[in-house]
Amino acid sequence: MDELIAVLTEIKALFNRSLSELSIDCVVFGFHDNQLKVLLLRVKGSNAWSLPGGWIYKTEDVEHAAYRILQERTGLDAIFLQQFYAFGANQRYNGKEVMSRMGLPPEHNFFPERAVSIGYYALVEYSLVAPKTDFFTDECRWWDVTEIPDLLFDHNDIVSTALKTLRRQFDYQPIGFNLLPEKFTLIELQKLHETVLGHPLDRGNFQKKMLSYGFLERQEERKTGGAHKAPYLYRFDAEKYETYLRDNE
Amino acid sequence: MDELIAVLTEIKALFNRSLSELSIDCVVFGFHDNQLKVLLLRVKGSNAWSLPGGWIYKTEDVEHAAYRILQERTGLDAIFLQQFYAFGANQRYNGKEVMSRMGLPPEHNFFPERAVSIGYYALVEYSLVAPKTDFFTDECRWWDVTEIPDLLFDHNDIVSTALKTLRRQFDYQPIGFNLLPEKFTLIELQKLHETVLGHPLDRGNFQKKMLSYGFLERQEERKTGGAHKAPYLYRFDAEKYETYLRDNE
DNA sequence: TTATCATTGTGTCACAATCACACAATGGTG
DNA sequence: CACCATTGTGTGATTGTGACACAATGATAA
Repeated sequence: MDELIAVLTEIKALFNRSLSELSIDCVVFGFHDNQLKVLLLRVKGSNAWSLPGGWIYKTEDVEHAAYRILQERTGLDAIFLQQFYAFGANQRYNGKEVMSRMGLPPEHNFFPERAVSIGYYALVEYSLVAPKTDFFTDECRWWDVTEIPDLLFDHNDIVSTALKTLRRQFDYQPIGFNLLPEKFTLIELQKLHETVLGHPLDRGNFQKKMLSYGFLERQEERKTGGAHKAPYLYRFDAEKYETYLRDNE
Repeated sequence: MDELIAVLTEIKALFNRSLSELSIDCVVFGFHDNQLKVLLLRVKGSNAWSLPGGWIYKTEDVEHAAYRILQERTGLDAIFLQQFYAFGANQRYNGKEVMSRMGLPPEHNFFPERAVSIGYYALVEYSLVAPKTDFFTDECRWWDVTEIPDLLFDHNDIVSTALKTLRRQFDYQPIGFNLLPEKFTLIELQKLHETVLGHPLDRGNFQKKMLSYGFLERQEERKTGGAHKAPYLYRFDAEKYETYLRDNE
């Protein structure tokens, strides 16, 4: 009971220093075992899952809030983070529902009546993430994007909109490197593209195309440990990428 | 003075039934005389220009609010309208500035302290629009997109982000028809594309490409009145467009 | 009425990009 | 040390795009 009061006090303080009609929800993508993953949170004392999210401080840039929220959940500082849509349906959000899911009396709902949520999606390196829970949640872990359960509110919509945006981005901009470790093989990059786009790619053509961009730097070392010919490792060269972008304007 | 009090009363009522931390700004594009136009409003009693915008009613979908706001300014019902970004910098907005521009005492600012604005852009048929002012403005008219003056707040950023989005959309989706009358010639469509994209296009290749999509329906009639060979008129066929979209998934 | 001429509708050809497939080189395995 | 799955790279067919050409058209003006 003391613990509950402490938590409620903390929440009240959080709401006091935040905007009340706006929130942020983040779709955090990772890549592991040739599968696209999304970071989800389980609501305290329930088995309802939701996206990592949070509120915006009253004098804080929205973008800063998104970075902060993501930092709190993943422990990561510099990440690829992009706004993709503001979800503003009138009944998308329901504070009382969260209350009852958390085993709290819905008639004492302390969540805002209504909130518009700004959706951000992030691309992170799976192995670097240390998932952390927040006040409202018991558990934070990766879910395969093909196995996402029913989520709170409109969070399933948010995820599928994020996915659609991600696929379109992949089509006309090379951003997949953010999901891979610093050094990777071309096959790993190809598997990532195939997973995101949802269809197989020709190995030879894919490698030629990627190398033709000119911003992948082949390393001396090769990936060892495999059962066969050792492939080269590559690094994404941000500087050469800038040059590529300039030339393609 | 009576008039001022009446206006202030109306504004107060508007704020009371609206969300206070959120607003909507619309970039309305039109096409006239081979120029891309944007609809702007002049703030009451000043020569400061701004985008058409407004507030969201407390129980209203954000998208509905955007349509409503646009309807109020243009008189149009069905229009191409798309959300493109939420602008959330902390100091992007300044109620006191509007007060002083309107000749009102800034210390009695009744605008919200801070508002995040959701940006929408619209494509409309120029000739159908009947620009109307609102409470806060004296004048509402089209501006050539290349001659836009310094606007209030971050509205210049909003316009340029909308333009960037529009150009990208034009690259990979045929949406220009929304800016033209029901029946148009291929040259008119080409001029529109050239204006939006900012570079000339080959006439022959452009016509072949457009017709290859299969959703332009050639009319019996031709455009008369020109000094030379009369070109065919075309109509955008929404049904065939759906088929085209399905086949290109 | 008829020659004129800018514009339209359509065709050709070169070139670049993409796709499907092939094959030798490689490096761990048994 | 022969084997073999995988890698790195090459080739030819197909498709898409860009530059340019030319006859057909329809208003204009003698």
